Amino acid sequence: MQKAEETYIEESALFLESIGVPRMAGRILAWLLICEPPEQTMPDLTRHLQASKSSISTMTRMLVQFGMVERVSLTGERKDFYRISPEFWSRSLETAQRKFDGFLRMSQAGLALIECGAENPAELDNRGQRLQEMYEVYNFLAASFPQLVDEWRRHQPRASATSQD
Amino acid sequence: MQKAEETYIEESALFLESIGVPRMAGRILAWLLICEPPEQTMPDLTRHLQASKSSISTMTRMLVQFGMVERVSLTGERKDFYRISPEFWSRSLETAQRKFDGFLRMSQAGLALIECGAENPAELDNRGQRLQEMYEVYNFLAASFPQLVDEWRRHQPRASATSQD
DNA sequence: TATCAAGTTCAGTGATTTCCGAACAAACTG
DNA sequence: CAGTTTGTTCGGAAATCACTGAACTTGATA
Repeated sequence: MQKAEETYIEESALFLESIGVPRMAGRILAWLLICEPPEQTMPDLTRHLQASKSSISTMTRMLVQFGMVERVSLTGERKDFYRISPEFWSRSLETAQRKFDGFLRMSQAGLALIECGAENPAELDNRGQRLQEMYEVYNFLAASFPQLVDEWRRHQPRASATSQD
Repeated sequence: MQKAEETYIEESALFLESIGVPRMAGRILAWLLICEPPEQTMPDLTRHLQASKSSISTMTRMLVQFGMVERVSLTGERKDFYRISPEFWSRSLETAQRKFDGFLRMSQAGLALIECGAENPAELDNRGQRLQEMYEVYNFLAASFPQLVDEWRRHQPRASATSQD
């Protein structure tokens, strides 16, 4: 493992950690993006990332569960191989979408709550302002973002013909 | 504190925790969105959220630092007041933007790395495919999202005239 | 059968996080 | 001045997390 690779992997892992991905999972992801060949066995991963079989096993399982990584088996090969899921980054747009929806729901829950407990319209209006701002932002976003994603798909000539197995 | 409020606060706190905000900070944020009046003192917060002064003190400081909450002092009042930062949710669009930029930079770092180490163009092309997909997604997003934000600002008649103090 | 590699799971360790209570400091009030 | 309220900070308890080594399962091969 070269110095530059290590730097790239560690920096990427730190960035990913800052957005909630465990450090080791981040390292695996970063490595799977640059390795050759793209399919790596678990022993490959333990060797390149200098980590124990167990962390690799646990973290690959997590990455597979979250859809970032997929497991492929090649005929005539005993080992399992792991690789970045094709189209993962495109699909991550939908992940962002879900987060926006979460904020939207939170604002709606808050608005529903104060509508129930409000004594009079004036108070409701006053209390609702903060939530209203939040609601408007995420309502706009939840509505416009899919459009952006559509635009991406059209703008992108890449067919989703990804060779499987 | 009513039952429905508690439910709203705990659910919101759990959602926020899932995206990296500490539980207690999430509770404060959720409460500051629905409370009346919008400005709350630290004793108010400890009372409503049934938490110790110290957690409230620590977490409000963090929320202030991250710009989600601001501290206001009212003349003739000894206590400090805390409230949701006006325009916070609009500004959170820029936070999303920064995250997209982070992914873009990560893909660029990866591409730079394999360009250096590539033996021949064919291998480079093969190795680069995964990173290329990532790069294209986030390059598109980093370029288009600001436009979306602009659209939001135009679409939104709300002047940033938020009554201060 | 014995043997070896691949992979999972479990118990445990060390580091970190989240929260609290208590001690403390700072500022006002009588 | 003493007493009260406000807020911060420190030490520590409890929980969680990231990672490891070791025991175990599975399946292929000789």
